[in-house]
Amino acid sequence: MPELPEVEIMTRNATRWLVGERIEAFEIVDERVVVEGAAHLAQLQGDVVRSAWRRAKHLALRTDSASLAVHFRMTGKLVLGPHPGRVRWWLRTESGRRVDYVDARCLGDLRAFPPTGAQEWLDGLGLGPEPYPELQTGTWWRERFDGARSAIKVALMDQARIAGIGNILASEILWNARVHPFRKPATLTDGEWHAIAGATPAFIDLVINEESADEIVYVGESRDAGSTFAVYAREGEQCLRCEGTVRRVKQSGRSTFYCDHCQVA
DNA sequence: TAACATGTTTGTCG
DNA sequence: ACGACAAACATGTT
Repeated sequence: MPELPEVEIMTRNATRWLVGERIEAFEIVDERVVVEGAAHLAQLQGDVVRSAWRRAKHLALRTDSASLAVHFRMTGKLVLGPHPGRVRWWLRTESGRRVDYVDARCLGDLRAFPPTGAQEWLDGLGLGPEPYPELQTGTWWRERFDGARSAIKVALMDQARIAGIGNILASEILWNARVHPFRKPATLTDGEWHAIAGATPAFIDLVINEESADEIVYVGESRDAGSTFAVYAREGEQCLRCEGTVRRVKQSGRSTFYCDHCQVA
């Protein structure tokens, strides 16, 4: 899926496309996506969409009589329809606009609740604080990783510590902060925490600016997708700021990319 | 062909 | 209790 920046873009799009609009039609095309509250979906028709918001990598919508929580997993996306393929559900507003949930692998899911249910469900997930848009201090970051014993790159992806950072962001943040992914959080200096604190919202902003569009393009979907990234999927290439080489290693089963020269071990 | 994929959950083994 | 890994989900790309 999308990580935090892509979900943020889709949330902004959903706000633009749907909030204040009345739902004229709604259809579940592939029932595998509905994992909770199918009965509430029958209430959507005729409702006005009242709000759209993001929490970590989840998108939530509230209407007059229901609320929805969308999770995109690996390949889900919300696009302006009608889309040519892999549409799992869609809705159309009174103004004639259609919004499609597209998901090639169909790993993503849709949950429906009464109007306050989506917020309550999100609150119960045990997600950590948002690293965006507010800039936090290095001390704040250090304290969030108190007691973390796994490598910093793995810990960054722990949604209970900081919400919304995925595999790409974790590698990119550490490259920006010049921190080696194998480092243990307890060994980071105050200067390194300060660098992570600054690099995180700055990089998220960069990705939002680069990728904002009606349809998100994921890495692997197009030739130039991924040009935003300094190390991700650049194994063997020269580092953009030094003579080092980008390496790829596995950490907790996920690929990590880093520069073998300027990211301090 | 086999490996791999911006995510999460579950089970297993240390 | 915690950490690391593999599998599972399902399908497309390299």
